[in-house]
Amino acid sequence: MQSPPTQFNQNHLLAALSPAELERLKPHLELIHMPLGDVLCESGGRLSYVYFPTSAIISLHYILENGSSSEVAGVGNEGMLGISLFMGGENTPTWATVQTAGYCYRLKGPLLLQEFNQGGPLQRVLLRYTQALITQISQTAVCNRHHTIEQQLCRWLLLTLDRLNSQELVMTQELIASMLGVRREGITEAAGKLQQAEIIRYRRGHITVLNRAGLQGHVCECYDVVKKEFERLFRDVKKS
Amino acid sequence: MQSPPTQFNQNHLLAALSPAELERLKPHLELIHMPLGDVLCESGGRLSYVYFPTSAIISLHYILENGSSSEVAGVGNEGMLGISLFMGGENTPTWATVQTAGYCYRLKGPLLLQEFNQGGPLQRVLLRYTQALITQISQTAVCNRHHTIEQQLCRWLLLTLDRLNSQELVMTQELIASMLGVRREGITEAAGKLQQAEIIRYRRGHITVLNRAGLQGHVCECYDVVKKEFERLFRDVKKS
DNA sequence: GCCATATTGTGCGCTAGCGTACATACTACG
DNA sequence: CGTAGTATGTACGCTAGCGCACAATATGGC
Repeated sequence: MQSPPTQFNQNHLLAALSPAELERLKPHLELIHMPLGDVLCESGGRLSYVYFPTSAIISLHYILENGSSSEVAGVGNEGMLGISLFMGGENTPTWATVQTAGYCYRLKGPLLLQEFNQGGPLQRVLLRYTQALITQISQTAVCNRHHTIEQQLCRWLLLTLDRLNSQELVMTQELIASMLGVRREGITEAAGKLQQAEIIRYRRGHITVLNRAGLQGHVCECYDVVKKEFERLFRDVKKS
Repeated sequence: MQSPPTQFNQNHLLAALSPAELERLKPHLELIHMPLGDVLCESGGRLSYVYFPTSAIISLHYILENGSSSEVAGVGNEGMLGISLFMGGENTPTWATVQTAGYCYRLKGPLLLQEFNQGGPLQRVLLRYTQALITQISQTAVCNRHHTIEQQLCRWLLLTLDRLNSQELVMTQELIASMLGVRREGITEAAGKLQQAEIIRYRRGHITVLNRAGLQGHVCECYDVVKKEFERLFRDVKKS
């Protein structure tokens, strides 16, 4: 395993704070490792911390009455978990689990809220992030309706790749299937095609992306929409 | 046509403002009629007004490169159009069109922003609404993945019904199909079943709901999730 | 090095929904 | 009152993805 990513600015939101804000928060930011599968928040549950991933990826997903599930958005080093704390309502019908093991900074909810209510750049950044998250969720809705499993797999792989430094994801087909809300066999088939095209290599819980451009050739428009929105978020934030 | 709904409190968000806030805004709130199909915002376009529907319903939807479309959320008298104004980012990849003709109060964007930045109850209400909107969009994503056209039609009818005072919607099957992102024939079939079960009556662009409980018997869990979230929104708002 | 277990591959038949084409029936408007 | 145009009904073959069953294979722990 690589050494833990201990720079605050490895999370883009923390990186976008004003120096004064970051100094105030620093003593309370706690670096923790999050193991795969860890449940951070159940449906209707209350978060006592907010999490700023540096290398971990968290999945926001909904679990149906019949037990099947599907992801509505992911949270990586571009974002944070726990927007409902400052948006109000305290909890959501959504679950949050660790989809890729790694590190997060966490911060006690009330502290974040206090800083948010000052109305400084942090507020602006967090609201802007929430807007980008809305775009991501919307695009998931559209993609679920209109695109093939293969296209969705490519979208998902690219988004996940963008949140990592590495070309390799630790991830079973079963897990990907439950994220996309499809059968595991559907992923086997789509991944098989990508492997034949030498775009990815698969080995028992590890996917290596050999040819990123290849993925982009198979992905639907949804990936670009989400990606551009995140780029815009950080462009805007810098301007401020 | 009924007489226009001219009470500010017919929009639940306006109704939830503090008296002082409402007094400040009142002189600037302009009641306007919105005809069916009116495009309020194109993808990437900038809104100069925010809209608080009283009897109109606005659809937030995405249009794919190939021309097909699907709705990610609706906005009726429970909400407002234009959250990106205070969330930041100014625009979204989403379109906003009038799905049911009716009335809205509109307000110049900068005025809303100014009030929002005061950090009073209005800010709290709008953020809380945005949280509920996120739930609605998330549930659309889940529903698109897992539920049948019939279930989705029921969800959509119930949500629309909740935003109206009437049991009759003015709505062609073609339009519903483009909302749900499915074929028109799919709606014909699903609506036919509901009609046989004497739950709705269909006549050329008009749907009358005969038996609301019947709809609830055919709907998926998604409707309840969204509905409860909106109820919670206004419960919370009253508490404050 | 071996084995239990988790993971992936494959092959059915089945269904929902798509795309297309065309027939029918309202209804608004002249 | 007739007609043009819009809205709805229906039919048919096709495909993606499902549900299920089971075979094959890697891997970590002993």
